[in-house]
Amino acid sequence: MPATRPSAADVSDRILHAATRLFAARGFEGTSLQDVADEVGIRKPSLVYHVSTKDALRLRVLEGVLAHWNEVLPELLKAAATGKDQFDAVVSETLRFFAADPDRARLLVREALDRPEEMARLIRSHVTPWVAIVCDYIRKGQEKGRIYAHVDPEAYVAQVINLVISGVATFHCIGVVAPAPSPEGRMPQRHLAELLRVAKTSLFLPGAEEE
Amino acid sequence: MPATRPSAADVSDRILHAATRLFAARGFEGTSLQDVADEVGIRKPSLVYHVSTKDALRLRVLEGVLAHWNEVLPELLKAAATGKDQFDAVVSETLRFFAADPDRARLLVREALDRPEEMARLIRSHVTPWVAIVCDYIRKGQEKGRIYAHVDPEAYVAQVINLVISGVATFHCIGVVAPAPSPEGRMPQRHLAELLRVAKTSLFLPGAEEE
DNA sequence: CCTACCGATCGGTAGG
DNA sequence: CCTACCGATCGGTAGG
Repeated sequence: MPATRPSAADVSDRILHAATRLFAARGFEGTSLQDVADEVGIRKPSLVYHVSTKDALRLRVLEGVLAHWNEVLPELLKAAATGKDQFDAVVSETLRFFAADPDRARLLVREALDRPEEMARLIRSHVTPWVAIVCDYIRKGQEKGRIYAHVDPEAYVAQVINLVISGVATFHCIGVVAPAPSPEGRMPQRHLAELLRVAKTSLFLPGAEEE
Repeated sequence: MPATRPSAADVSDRILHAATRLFAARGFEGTSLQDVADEVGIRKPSLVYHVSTKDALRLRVLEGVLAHWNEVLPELLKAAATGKDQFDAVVSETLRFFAADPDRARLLVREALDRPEEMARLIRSHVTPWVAIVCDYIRKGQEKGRIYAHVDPEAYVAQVINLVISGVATFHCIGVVAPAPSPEGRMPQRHLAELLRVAKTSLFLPGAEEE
């Protein structure tokens, strides 16, 4: 029975959305529980009743982003055909995932700066597994001569992850050196295209590139 | 006449260093004037006497990093010979500048997240000028067929700036997918090398690359 | 989910 | 450069 007034789950969802938005925009330390309560439209003690602690709210927000990412990743890893399509799918879908809501990227970058050790642990558990898959693919490509032999697979993937997430998180600022229309606060096509080009060109040999 | 006890300029310097370190590590909102005063070894009102306002301190710290960067850049742009050496010098010196003190990179990334419009203005005034120089070089390389024709010069430079600064700022976290010894909290050689490789391989045609 | 309230800390001032 | 102090806001609790 759908409620026309905010149900219990609805309030929790609204809290999570408001907190994600505010933490991404102003940072965890720069956002007060009062700010979150105001955006949700409840009093501060009512918010505390739902989230227990400010730090618990932070963990819920962070887990929400990582869980969503891990939900979409294995799917596209399987869906794509073996080979070049698979690589393209992983990179461009990851790019699409973060570009669709830059707050996701900003949240991760902020956490990496504010709590490096905790973020390192989360990366180890949430990201390392599928990095191994991509690296397997890269090594096969190297054996077949389609991928540069001097690529360091793990280090390359680390650079691309950084390129994607940080690029989406800060494109407002970095983008000013190459002006482009950015529809609705999303990363402009011009920069998305060049980012993908850099990632691909530095991996595939020119001969195999346009195949 | 050099003073053995903290002179006036010495205190200001120590305040600037302490604030740079703390703002980079914990963020502006996450650092109190009390934190800075403690690190310098003076009382909070004494700190306020020197810096007037917390926001004024932030601006001084930010300007300090950007001024230092702008001090070193034009020098190496002139020093390097025309052509490939010049490109290499600009990228690897910029990389060296930030890798030498990752706090510089972290400060800039934090500002980009916390105050995007202000940071965009600073980039326009401090970075755009020499971006134009690098783009001129890229376009000449494209005419001579040494650089890929489908490179978007300004967008490419934006990606490399992002790659360098964000890479240095968050290598603790991103680096866990490719373990490497990091001497004294600085970015490991393995990642520096791959970062440079990605930047160069995605720019120069393979034939001209090893020349 | 609310009102009322807590001690601690915030950036900053007065006055010397 | 200090002591003493300010109003505002912080995260969180009591009690309903």
